[in-house]
Amino acid sequence: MSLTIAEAAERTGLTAHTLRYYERDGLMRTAVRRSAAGHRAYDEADLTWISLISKLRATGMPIRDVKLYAALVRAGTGNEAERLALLEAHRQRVLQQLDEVRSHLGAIEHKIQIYHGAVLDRA
Amino acid sequence: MSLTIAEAAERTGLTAHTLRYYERDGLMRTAVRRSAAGHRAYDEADLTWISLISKLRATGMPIRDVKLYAALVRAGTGNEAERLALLEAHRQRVLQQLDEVRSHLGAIEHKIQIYHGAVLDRA
DNA sequence: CCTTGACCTCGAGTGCACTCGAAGGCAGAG
DNA sequence: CTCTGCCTTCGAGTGCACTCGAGGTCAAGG
Repeated sequence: MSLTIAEAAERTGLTAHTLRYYERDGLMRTAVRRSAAGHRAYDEADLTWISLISKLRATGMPIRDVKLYAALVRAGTGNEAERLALLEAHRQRVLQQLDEVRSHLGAIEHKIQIYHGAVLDRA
Repeated sequence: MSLTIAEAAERTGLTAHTLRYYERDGLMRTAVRRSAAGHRAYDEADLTWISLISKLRATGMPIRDVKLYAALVRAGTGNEAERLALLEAHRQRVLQQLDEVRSHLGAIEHKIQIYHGAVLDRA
């Protein structure tokens, strides 16, 4: 089974515009298959891939790096160590960022507590 | 004691350019005091404020909202409930985003485990 | 007196990641 | 045969958050 770009957009939560953009910018593993009319026809493998790169994006990986990762996958078997290194470097950055955000959030929550007290006093 | 913009930049981890930009864009509580020569002179209260808005920024609050928060603080006592609402809304967004990132990271770590296996097989 | 260096303002430029619009193709419904 | 609607490409436009550079001021040091 295959999906139109509108259906793929619906399923992935991206817009059709963004799906085309990702493809032309080299974020897809391979170019998406086309129907007789030249329309994109997404299959499950495409959706799985889009889901992965969306997770990479949502965790802050720049387009540039997603592109790099896609190029490695496109290049085929043999560069697993490089893919691993790329993902692990990303993982480290995400963990660090998570810690940072948690810690900043703590400070903000402290501020919230203070305002909470102030607002209660007023009531 | 007061600091030059270079010292303030050093202390806050922002650049002098960014400090000026924040000020002209209305992110400061108040305009920074000036020396006789017209140079900015940052005091501890300024640094504390910058530290707060940096935390807001680092947790993903848009400049627009920081500006709004600064305006409330500038307006003086009486709008604590609004400030609280703004910060709590931000807190909710950050918590949600934290969950999302954690969950996506889980999926990425799963992928890493797979590559880890593949790379080990190869060795 | 002159130079150096840190600061000033203003406005333009940059990088990123989309986001949109114009102009056109093609299949199916009436 | 025409209309509707979804798709196509290409290139330009947008929003955000800086980031930079030009041209100028001023105080201190030599």
